[in-house]
Amino acid sequence: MISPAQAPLYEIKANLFKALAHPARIRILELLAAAPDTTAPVSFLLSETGLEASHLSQHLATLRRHKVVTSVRSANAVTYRLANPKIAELLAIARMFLLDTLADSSEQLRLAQELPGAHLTGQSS
Amino acid sequence: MISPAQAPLYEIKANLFKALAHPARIRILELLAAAPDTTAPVSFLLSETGLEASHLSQHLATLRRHKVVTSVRSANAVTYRLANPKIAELLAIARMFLLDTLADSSEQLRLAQELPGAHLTGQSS
DNA sequence: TAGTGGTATGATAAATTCATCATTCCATCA
DNA sequence: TGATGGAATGATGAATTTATCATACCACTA
Repeated sequence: MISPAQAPLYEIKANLFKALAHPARIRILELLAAAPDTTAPVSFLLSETGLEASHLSQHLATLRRHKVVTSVRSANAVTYRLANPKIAELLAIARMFLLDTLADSSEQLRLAQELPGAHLTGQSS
Repeated sequence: MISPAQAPLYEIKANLFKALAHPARIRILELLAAAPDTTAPVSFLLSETGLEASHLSQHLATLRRHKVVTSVRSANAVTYRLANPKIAELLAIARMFLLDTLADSSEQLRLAQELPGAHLTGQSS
């Protein structure tokens, strides 16, 4: 589902996130973000992800539809590239957010195990 | 669908984007991002979005599950807040990306209308 | 024209969303 | 204290979207 250009921005934005909302597509984008010039051939993505060719191609097609990546064919091989460096930024910030969140919840877990039941007593230390 | 903490990061990241991948949830998050202290009561979100109460609540529940927002009840009202300022950053970068992309495609459109067929001739000016 | 590298299509299975209704929580007032 | 009402949440099934899989197809090279 691709938004018409005159749709409200919050709807277009939701569709962008939808395009990113799949583990295989995240891996693909991270591989591109880490590659020199954010560029890599399909054959590389294929071997790194271990996906079946047709599955990989389907995910690449949805990324293309949403203009998150661009592709160029040279001779017999197709190479993909991030359409815009802001995609890499998006991934980096998402990672930071998740690390914050995961750190918080393992902290919660640690506290709960260290002082079992303490949170019920009203004692602060 | 919420990821277990030991899932690979790319899967957790995909689920985060999935949590954002709905127009109503984007609107909610943008309202919070724009509100003082990134905080607003449900009643405010209700009137601003025009959603039906139970629908709004469903979306708030998925945002909570993914720890994108937190909620506090005081007396008879519940207030929500962004769990982390990085969520606002994510939205801001997505907006920049989309503005870039939309600018490019309307530029494409303009060129195509200005010089109809010129791209077929091989002439560069 | 055979072969390799990628892509499109179409059917089925799975996950999300939407709509409706029931329930909980808490303040207030009889 | 318990009945009422507003605010928000939860639960359910139907409808829509998205993912998955297998297979057919296209583009280019040798």
